[in-house]
Amino acid sequence: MTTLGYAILGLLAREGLSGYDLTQRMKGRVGYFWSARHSQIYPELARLEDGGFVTHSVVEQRDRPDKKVYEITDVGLEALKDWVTEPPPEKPTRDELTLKAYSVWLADGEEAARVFRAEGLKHEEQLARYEEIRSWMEDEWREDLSSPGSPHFASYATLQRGIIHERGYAEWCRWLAEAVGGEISISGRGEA
Amino acid sequence: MTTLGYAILGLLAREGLSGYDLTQRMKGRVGYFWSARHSQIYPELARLEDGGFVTHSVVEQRDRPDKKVYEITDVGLEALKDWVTEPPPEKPTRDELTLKAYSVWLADGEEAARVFRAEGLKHEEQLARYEEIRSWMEDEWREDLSSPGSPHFASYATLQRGIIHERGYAEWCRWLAEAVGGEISISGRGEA
DNA sequence: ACCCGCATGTAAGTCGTTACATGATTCT
DNA sequence: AGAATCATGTAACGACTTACATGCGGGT
Repeated sequence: MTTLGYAILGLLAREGLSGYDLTQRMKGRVGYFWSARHSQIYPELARLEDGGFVTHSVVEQRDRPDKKVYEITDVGLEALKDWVTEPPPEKPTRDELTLKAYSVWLADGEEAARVFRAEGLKHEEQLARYEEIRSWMEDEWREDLSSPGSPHFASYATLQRGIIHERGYAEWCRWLAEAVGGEISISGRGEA
Repeated sequence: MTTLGYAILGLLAREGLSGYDLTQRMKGRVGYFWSARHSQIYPELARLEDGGFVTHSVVEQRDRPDKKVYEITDVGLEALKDWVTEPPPEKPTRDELTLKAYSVWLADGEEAARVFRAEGLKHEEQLARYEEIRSWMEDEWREDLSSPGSPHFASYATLQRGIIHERGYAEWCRWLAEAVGGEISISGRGEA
């Protein structure tokens, strides 16, 4: 079974979904840390069904094309549950921006500062979005967030990972931009 | 040109290296955030030479097999320099442990806590290793670390990224292990 | 003799991306 | 009539991993 398979099972364990629905969930990101395109999802669903981890039923719709709604089976649920507590294989981290930083000594300081400042901004923006969702969760799901057995708790946990990730990344970008470039100029540069 | 190509150029911009040397550097990790096996490196070196980004010369050794030492060309250096300040394409983050967290509500709390505690420990250990290297760098390279034009500064910057990454990851693991499991039991469990 | 480290390659397979392909239904 | 969204697939290609393959020289 592939990791993508477990990602799909993780979504189906919460609710029945079509391939299209799954694709939408995977765009945003499953719990913010996995993604896949429809071209990968449809064949994987077929394999999961072949293995008995999911089943599907065709749902007819008036206003839209019919769809196949997939549901997780007991076998699938069991496999997913077992996978959760297996230690993950350690895969090497690959981060292109950090790799760029490794050769930043060759670049013009101002130019490099612009790049890292811009990347830092992106991560700050993502952080802000995540924090907004977190506030919403804390309001809406208050009780669930102290029950590790609830799916809402699990969603909150992955979001929490996203927040920590973005915060750290933004911090590093700001630090590096400052170190290589120095002054932060507002576009237009008001100096007379 | 592939990202791996730039990873190799980034190393060769600092010193001439053989395919074998490059492989060793990539195992540890280039500046801690890229990696590759020899089976990927040798063909990539051939492509880089084809494109005029590197050249090689055979160095004969008495005590060991001969080797090809690769050097970066002016063309290669220019390409690398330009790449550094190009904004990186954003690639989706894929983290299996976070994906597991998304389905952690299905698992036994104690079992899950063990997994996340164990992973947290790994990241704390890596953090400790990185921090030791940082201390060493701060002692050994003191002056360079304030000159963004020095390779040592760039190495320090990537290490800094590694430190922030591990710190955040460890923090999250500890938080989640605590939330799903509660008590930290020493193996053997001294309770009477 | 055998294993280990140095040294360099190729081949097969997996995972993921981009592109190709089709068709229903609704909105403008 | 044409574009947008919903819906489901396949094919070609690229990046990376694992395995296959070979050979030198030094230490036990």
